[in-house]
Amino acid sequence: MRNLELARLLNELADLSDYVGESQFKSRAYRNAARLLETMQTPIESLAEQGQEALEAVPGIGKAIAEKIIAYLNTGVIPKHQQLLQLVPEGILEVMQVPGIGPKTARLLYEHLGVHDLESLQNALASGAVLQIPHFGEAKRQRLLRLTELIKKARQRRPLGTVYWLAQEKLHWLQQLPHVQNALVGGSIRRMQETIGDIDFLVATEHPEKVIAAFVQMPGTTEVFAQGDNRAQIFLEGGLQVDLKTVPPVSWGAGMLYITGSKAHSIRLREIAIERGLKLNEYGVWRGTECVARETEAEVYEALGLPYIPPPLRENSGEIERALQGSLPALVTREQIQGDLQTHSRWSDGQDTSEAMAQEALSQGYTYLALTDHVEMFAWQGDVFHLFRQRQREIERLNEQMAGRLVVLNGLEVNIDIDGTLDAPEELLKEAEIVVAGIHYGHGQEPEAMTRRLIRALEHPSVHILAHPTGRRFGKREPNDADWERVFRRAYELGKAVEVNGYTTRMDPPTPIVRILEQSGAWVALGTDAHRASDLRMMTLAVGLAQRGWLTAERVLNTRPLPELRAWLKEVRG
DNA sequence: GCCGTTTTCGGCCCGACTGTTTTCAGTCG
Repeated sequence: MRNLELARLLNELADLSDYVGESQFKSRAYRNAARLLETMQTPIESLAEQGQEALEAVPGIGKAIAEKIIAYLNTGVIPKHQQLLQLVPEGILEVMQVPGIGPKTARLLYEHLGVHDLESLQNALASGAVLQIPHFGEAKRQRLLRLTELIKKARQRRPLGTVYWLAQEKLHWLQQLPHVQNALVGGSIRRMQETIGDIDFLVATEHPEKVIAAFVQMPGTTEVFAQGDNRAQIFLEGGLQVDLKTVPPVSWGAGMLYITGSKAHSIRLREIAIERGLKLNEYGVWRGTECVARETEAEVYEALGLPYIPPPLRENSGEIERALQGSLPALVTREQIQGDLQTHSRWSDGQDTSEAMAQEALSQGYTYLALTDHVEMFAWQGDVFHLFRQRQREIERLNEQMAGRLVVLNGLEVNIDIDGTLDAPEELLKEAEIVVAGIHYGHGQEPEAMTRRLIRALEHPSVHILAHPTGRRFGKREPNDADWERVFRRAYELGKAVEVNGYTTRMDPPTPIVRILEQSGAWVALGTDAHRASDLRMMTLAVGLAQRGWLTAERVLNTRPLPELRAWLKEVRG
């Protein structure tokens, strides 16, 4: 699957195109195509095999981009991209990453001062050389100096789980401010995107100036990038960007829609508004000067002839068409989850006791919890069977204590070896009530070998769940490649489950592959892979990822009450 | 570069903030 690498290249092509001053609509088309590729479930190479017409049939891909895609798949490069790289030093692209520097400014800097990367930018700013350039004053020099320093620290997107709870804390802080009638975290966090670039807040208030003035004093603020009458942008220590937008309370719904995005979804909605003789902005839906909807998101959608679309679907990746047909899925929710299906305790590499895990599971509102300690951790500590049975007795005692409020399931996580066999004694796996199997070494195999390896593991009679299917770790490891349709189809045939893993640094599989999973019909198990009690809250992330994959409760194993889950666990093993 | 039951040419979402060029371009989300 080469969709993501091609998307990256098209985004870069868009930046280059902006820099050389081609039509902004051209770069928008490139970015649009890149975004299509990022969300597309089908590998672009299989679409290309069906010919250029198949590519051009995708809305947003025309003749020129189809040719670029084919050229890339055949030769590994896009000629136009190569050609622009001849004209533009590569470092210019990172100069354009500095907030406030766009293509025009980058070009001025290069042409006047030869600024070609962050280093030379910093020198030109520090020496004051930039002051010779038209449109440059001292205020701008100081501002860019600070921002260049800031982005050298952090400008990359961060995993959702590393920011999600910080955003909730900051939201709480915002809600306490005077004159704040309502507040919300929007943007990619509300859409539960796997990685986020900034935190976006919306506030409803009658006194925006007072709220803005307080906002820019948020603890941890190192830079106020913009501060106006109803919007502000700040950077926190560590370079995290935080945006605030205020709307009058009456425009709360339109404001929510605006702050949540995605940009592509918003643009599509605004086009629909125009088609219907309306205008959509962050204050409402307008017919001339008359406002026809604004108070709730549902009203705004309704005014555009659409049902409410849940935030995780708002990517303009088919949700609007489905909404028009009235066939949006009823997404699984956190409240429907009855238990966690992958967790670890001190019996393996977890930090907390099984009792602490169980207590936390109770406070999460669960009725069951699968303890799935690693087999090999037992092995390192001594006799596997002995330790397993010791843990089993502990779990039995715990379950007695819990008196039916919560049931801890005696599970195991087992390694899938290079050839797809399981790295554990058969008898041990049979004794475990629930077995999740995952890859922990031997990543990066060829797709065909990886496909066969995963299928073989699924076929093992003791296995219930395929854990963290792609093995990706943010910042460490790219997702493994496999023929996911085949793997998930086999899981479906066997009646087994595939995990959607919410652990902060995993979030596995990535959204496009969750969508393939959704289409396969296979069971889905949501798990946090918790290694301490507090990790159990990551179920919110697992649910978010499932929602982005369009999954409904019917497909998610752990929406089932315990008796049904137990029946399933038995049934799978025949 | 894409797209089309108004169009194969002429459109392409909408608003806010900054700094500096006294009226607006560049940038951002």
